[in-house]
Amino acid sequence: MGYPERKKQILKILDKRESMEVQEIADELGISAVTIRRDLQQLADEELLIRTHGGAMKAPPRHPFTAYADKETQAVIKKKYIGKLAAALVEPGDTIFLDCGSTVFTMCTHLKDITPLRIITNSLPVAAAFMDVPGIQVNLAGGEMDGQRKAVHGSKAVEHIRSYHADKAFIGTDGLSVKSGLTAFSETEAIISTAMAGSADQVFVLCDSTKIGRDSYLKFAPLSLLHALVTDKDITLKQMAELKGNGVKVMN
Amino acid sequence: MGYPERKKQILKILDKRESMEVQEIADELGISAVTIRRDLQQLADEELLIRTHGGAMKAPPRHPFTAYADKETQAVIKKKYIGKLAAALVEPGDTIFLDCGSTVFTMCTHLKDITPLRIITNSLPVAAAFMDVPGIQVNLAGGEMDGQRKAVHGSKAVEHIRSYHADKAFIGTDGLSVKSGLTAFSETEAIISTAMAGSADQVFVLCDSTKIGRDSYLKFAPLSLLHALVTDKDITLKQMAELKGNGVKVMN
DNA sequence: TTACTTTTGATCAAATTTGATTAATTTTAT
DNA sequence: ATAAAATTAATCAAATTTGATCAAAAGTAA
Repeated sequence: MGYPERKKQILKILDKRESMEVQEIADELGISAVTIRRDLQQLADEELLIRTHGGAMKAPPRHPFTAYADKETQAVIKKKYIGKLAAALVEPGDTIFLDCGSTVFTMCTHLKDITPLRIITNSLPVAAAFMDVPGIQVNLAGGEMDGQRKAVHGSKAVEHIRSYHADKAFIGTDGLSVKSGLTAFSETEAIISTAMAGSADQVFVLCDSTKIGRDSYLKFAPLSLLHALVTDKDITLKQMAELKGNGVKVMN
Repeated sequence: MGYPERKKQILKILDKRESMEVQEIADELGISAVTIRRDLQQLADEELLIRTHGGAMKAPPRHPFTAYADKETQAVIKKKYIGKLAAALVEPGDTIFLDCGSTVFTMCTHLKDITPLRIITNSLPVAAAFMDVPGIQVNLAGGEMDGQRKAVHGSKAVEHIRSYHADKAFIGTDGLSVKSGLTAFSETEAIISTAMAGSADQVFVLCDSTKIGRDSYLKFAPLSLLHALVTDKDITLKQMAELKGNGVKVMN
């Protein structure tokens, strides 16, 4: 195995795990630790990873898209939990819509092993996340760039989404209640979410428990639209009951 | 099989695979390893691929935020010069096409002050560069993501580009000669460039002097298409004269 | 045809890469 | 703070790859 092959392998492993040890890689690839160390040094020189004692760490993402530099707040932990749960709903061979919310974004890490997979999205961070993942094809919607949300919006983007069909759509929301259904803060975003929901067989809404029972200002979809709600453990029994009573399947 | 044919084959294989070994290519093409080695050296000189021990790797990523932290090589300095020159051709109020080449990307820095400006591109780095720049509207083409080039490609992207019209198009090329016109390394990229050129009033080709008189493997446009060639000072007088004789305006 | 140039292939010395061993350094535990 | 453990850099030998030289083959022009 030559250097290009090893480089590919090392970066692939590192993309999944946050960090790794020299001996660990050496064993896995059946290559001497000395060589791995030399490779790591070279890769570190290229700023593709960060060298540590005994191993290496993932490089700080070079893409300007890898936004969402949130801290590990309680909300972020919840989002990550939801992302993992939602990713488990995806099967190899699926075509899925992913919208541009931060909760939906947390799915990405867990999707990298589910291949083949076709992802249609309007989110640049999502597109960037799968840029170099073999077996995952990304289709990016075209249209006006929204720098604030790091996503593509506008009628052209909606038209793009509508021209495709997917097995599953994963969308976020700013509010969810039995009374108002799904509500959003921004119209541009809501239009995209609606388009995705309309072109998918199954619609999953990702939404942390703090948003349940709360309304944002724009109603964009009824609860009947969703196949299931993916949320966290902090949802109350009362909320669960009310949603189930209205035909909403809840996963947490 | 002559050199041009082999060059074409090698680049074609490399466009699909990440890396390849000398013996592997030799076997596949039924040519001696020695010859392949000579070919690879020549292709590496043209920066169409990266030579490694025992084989070759795909050409270095052509954008700032990945792999191979570009050093300030002679080639990079030339590109930056060309970028500055080309940016001077843009006026406030323009709508422009920017393709996904590294040379074109160098224009971005210099465009940030030229407002208002509307940019239509298939390059994610370009889109990212203007994400938060007020006064500059970015329209991103939609379609299949090309992770290698960090750009959007495919028929959907071409269709997207075609649905717009711009005052000026700035495109790169892998080779430019009086005999073959503009030549590219990758077909997917060439199709986009052609679409941009076809929907713009003025077409500017950005290309450093080392690529002048050299051909890559795919002819994609005649010299008559371009309004002007933007290059660096190292172009020879002979080349200048030959191009001018064929109606090409040269800026450097 | 012949003479000449270019390209290709084979052979071998030089250079590079790899893996093992050992000394020096850093980290961890007491 | 000191000792023990682990990691790393350095050195060296073996294996592989490469570049150079030269001969054969293919193409060119007269």
